[in-house]
Amino acid sequence: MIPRRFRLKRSVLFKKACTSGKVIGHTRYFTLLGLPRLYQSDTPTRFGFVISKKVCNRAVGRNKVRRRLREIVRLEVIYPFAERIKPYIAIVLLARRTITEASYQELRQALTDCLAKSKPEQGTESPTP
RNA sequence: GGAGUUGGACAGACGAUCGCGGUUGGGGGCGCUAACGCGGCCCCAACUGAGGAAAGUCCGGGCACCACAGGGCAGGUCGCCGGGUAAAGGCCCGGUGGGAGCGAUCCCGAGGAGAGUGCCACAGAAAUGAAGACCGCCAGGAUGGCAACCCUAUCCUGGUAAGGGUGCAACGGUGGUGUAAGAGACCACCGGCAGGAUCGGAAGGUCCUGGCCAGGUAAACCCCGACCGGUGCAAGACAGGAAACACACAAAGACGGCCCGUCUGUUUCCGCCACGUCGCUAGAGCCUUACGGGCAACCGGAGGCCCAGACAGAUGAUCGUCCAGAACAGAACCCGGCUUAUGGACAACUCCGCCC
RNA sequence: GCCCUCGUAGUUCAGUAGGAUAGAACGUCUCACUCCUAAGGAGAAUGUCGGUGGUUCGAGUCCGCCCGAGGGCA
Repeated sequence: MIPRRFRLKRSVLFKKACTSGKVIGHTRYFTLLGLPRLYQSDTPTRFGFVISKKVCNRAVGRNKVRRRLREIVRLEVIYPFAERIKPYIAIVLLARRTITEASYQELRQALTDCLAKSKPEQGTESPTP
């Protein structure tokens, strides 16, 4: 589990990230959606996870996928990719159906590769007010 | 050793590193306040943190609101007897009756067809009304073989439900007496029905007597008996203020299909409102028992315990050891059941084979 | 979490009150017509009625239990 201050808890922000967030990464297991910051601030980037019933019809399977993703985010993303994720106020991981076939190691590799390869967009470093 | 039946329990354990929900305690700094204090944030420690099915949402309740849910109709549900439980008409226990199995044991939706209505296709003479004669059997008559009798063929009239055929099903079954041929017409046994006696708390069992009158379907309508108001925690509460009109009736509303009855003044504007707090977990609670009652389900007594309460929603990742790289699977207001999914062990019992 | 609805040919639907072989339209295939194709014409095939037990002589229909799809609820 990731600490409380990194969680995407506000429902409005969650919906906004899902509907108007930009795709900042895409693999065969999941899609990354990022909502850019409107103001420069030091508040931490918050993470949300979407695992629909289409991924797995059983609650146990969905829980396992979500817990793995959160563990990877906690250990491999928040501090190692701090500069990479800073421009976004919220990031949502959208799980795809194939994620149930992936092991923990494969998921970790996919997520770190995805963040390392993609480059930050121009202009997001100095957002418009 | 093999095949099988039933029952209860368990749901990997321990250790290490990183990490999370809740409660309690301590600390840090921030905001509001004149102050007392209040609010949320971060850090540390201790304790605690999913299931036997948490599932399907199939029954029964608690709880909340609608009137502390009242009467009738409609509608729905259940159906051998007795007991258990908060309740159950669907659950559990014991019994009765029926069925399956060599057996341990298992299954049953088991009120009424003797209140009424409907249906029983095709086939068949006839499908419910003591109805019905297709083939057959028997008697009588007519005609022919043949002049006549016997015999026989065809036709007509009548008797006959024993035999054939049809069908899931044809109005008790088997054997005998009887008869022109036959028939519960009569007799014996069996089955069913009615009455009586007796046993049992009851369903029902056993015995005696009578007479032969009774097709199936009620998971078809229905009858009898019993029960059920509706909506569901997205229930609901915190949660209101002002103005105008009216004060009887009426209208409208009170979340059910209809009627009755009961209750409530109405309208507009502002505020609140999908994101706060409560409801939200100590309860028909769990564990133990060489205690008492009961065949049992269960009840009572005694002792001990507090055992998740989230709100984008907490249990994961990696490694080591053990007999192991187990299955189904995740609380969302809470309980009691049922059903379905599923792992490896254990115990008791039954049948068969072999050995002592 | 709670409450509902629906599963029938390849597709969209009928089939109320049980009766034998389950229908219609579109689509598919075949044959003629044409130099060839389309349209029009003639004909044919197509179903474990979502699955599984039960009631009944007999189930798409009636009754359980599962599976799948869809919808609604401050």
